[in-house]
Amino acid sequence: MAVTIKDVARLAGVSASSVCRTLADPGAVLPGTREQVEKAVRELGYYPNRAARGLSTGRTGNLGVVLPDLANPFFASVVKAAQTQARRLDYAVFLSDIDEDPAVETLLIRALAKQVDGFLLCSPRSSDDELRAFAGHTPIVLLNRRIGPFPSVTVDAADGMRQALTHLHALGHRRVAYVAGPRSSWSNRERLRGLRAVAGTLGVDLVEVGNVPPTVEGGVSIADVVLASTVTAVLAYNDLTALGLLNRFHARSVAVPGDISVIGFDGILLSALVSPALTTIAVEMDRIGRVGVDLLLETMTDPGRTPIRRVLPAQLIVRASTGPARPS
Amino acid sequence: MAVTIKDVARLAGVSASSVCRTLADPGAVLPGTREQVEKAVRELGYYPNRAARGLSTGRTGNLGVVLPDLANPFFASVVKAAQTQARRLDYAVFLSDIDEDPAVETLLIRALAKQVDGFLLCSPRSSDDELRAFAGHTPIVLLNRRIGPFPSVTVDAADGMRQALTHLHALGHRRVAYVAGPRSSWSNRERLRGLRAVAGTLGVDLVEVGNVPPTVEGGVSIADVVLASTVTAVLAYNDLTALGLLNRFHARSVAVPGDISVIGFDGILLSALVSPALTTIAVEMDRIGRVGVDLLLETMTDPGRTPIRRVLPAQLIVRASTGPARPS
DNA sequence: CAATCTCCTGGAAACGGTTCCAGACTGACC
DNA sequence: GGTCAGTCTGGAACCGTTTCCAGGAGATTG
Repeated sequence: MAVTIKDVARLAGVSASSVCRTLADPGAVLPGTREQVEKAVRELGYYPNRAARGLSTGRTGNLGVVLPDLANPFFASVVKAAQTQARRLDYAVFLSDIDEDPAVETLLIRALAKQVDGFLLCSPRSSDDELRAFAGHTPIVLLNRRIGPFPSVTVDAADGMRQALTHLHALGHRRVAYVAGPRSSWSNRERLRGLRAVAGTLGVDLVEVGNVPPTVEGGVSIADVVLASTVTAVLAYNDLTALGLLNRFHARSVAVPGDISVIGFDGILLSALVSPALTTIAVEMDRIGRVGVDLLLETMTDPGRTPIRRVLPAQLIVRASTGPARPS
Repeated sequence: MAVTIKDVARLAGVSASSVCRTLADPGAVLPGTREQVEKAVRELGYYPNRAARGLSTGRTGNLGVVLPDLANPFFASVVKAAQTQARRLDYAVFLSDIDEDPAVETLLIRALAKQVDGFLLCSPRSSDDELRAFAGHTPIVLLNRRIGPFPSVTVDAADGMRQALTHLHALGHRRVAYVAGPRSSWSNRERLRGLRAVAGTLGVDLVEVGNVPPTVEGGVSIADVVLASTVTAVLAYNDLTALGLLNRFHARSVAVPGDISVIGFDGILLSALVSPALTTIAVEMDRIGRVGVDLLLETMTDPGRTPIRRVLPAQLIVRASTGPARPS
């Protein structure tokens, strides 16, 4: 059926070992042999079976990427960048969307473990112990989560929140809501932690509402609660949630930023396109994916090294959804 | 290192064959044996190596999904649905984003071919001949492209365009622009074809501009050309392009739909969130992915059968970006 | 010219499974 | 009790590739 190394060997009149050697290191073989082999490879359109190679070498050439929701542009951008970087380094990518379900996450990681050389776990929802168990078998790099012994790529959410709340404070806001994302999300806890700290420093009243799913629907569903909380500004867990808020506010004829200011998180493309354009705390999504792959490959080649924990900057982008506080 | 079938066999005190049998068909083995094996499996946390299994059985349990751009929410939704359906049927998914580059597409398909049981090609940019060559080795299903001998899932773009142009015609529009997407895109040609046909019937002047990349930037870049063409309405290749148009129109203080009406294609989530909310020709993105996987599995189990070509409906969703034609 | 060394090659084993085949054991039937 | 069918088991071969090892050929040296 498919053309194998033996077919090439037969056509070239050499052994399978020689074909293999030619492909791995053309210099290790006589020029005549190499020529024969290369000719046969071309003629048959031979391409090595990487799964079989993986069996021999213990190196599959595959990476696993696990994420909560591909419909979230944040993750789509991250995985796109990761995939591109992986391809550049000659790795293929197994993708798993777990639909925000931690149980699926565990199962999938186990099922895929033998087929990949390492995992990129985006915002993993599993417990620390489960992660430790995975890491025992396969190298992992965490994106958007930072715990003990794992290499990770995260965002300086506290600093982002500082920029955002400072911005709101300067506009006169003194009572601000935070719409919390999934309880099991490390980023959510981290954002909230940063926010609490700076709220204390600035003397801003922080009202926490939620938790909601990190989607537009989540934002829509909590918008009325936000309005009822008599705040003059609201920070959302992420841009999708913020867009949901904007949408519901618009439907209820609540002016943004006239009646209430809104700030998102992530800096997805859409945030610039809605009107009013969303003020947001932007992160470099591409870079998260790219750096994640780089870190994973380093971890794979040298599993003993001290895990690197990269923290990328967050940057407030002020657009049209924030303005002076409505006098109360 | 990793736990293999032999470890299980040793612990259970049986042969590897028996372990294999127990796992494949528990009824084929004595209850005592089964118990021992199952106990050992649990104890060791054994999970079969699917790549190794693939070598023996010729069935890898993997599907390849190839798409032009994951940052486009249309493809993200399609692949999310495909991945979910694949997982339900116990397949894992190899993902490849080719960044709109046909050369990458060819290379990737070849490289992955031995590792997957079939390919789902989303809006493939390769030539018909290349596709035929791929299909000789591995089953493929085309999404968003319909040619000769391949199973495919497409959208009734002509009918969508009919609905859209009828809508515009009823609003008094007589001169309408179409912003063309990538030249190599079958959907683009198909949409244009449908549009031309119905424009002829309705007596609407069709102005074709582009081609542009199917992105927001593409829309932004062509917006001024659209304005200069003195049309009262514009249909974009897809929603992203339409959003780009809206964005640029807004920046130039061109009123939508007061000065010009805008219609998109795909029905991505964002189209409902911008303001004015985008009138669009919506397709069932989830269903494309799901049906694509189903078709692929059917093709894999019965390669000889007549290829099924599913055409899904398109549905005009009228929102706020279309209105009566400005009298000229 | 023989001995050594280098370079290249083919054969064989291994990776982790699956599956075919032959043999051992059980129970039933005559 | 012997035969036979049927059930269950372990051994071996195989999937496609890599890698180790031994050996052969040619070149180099004494």
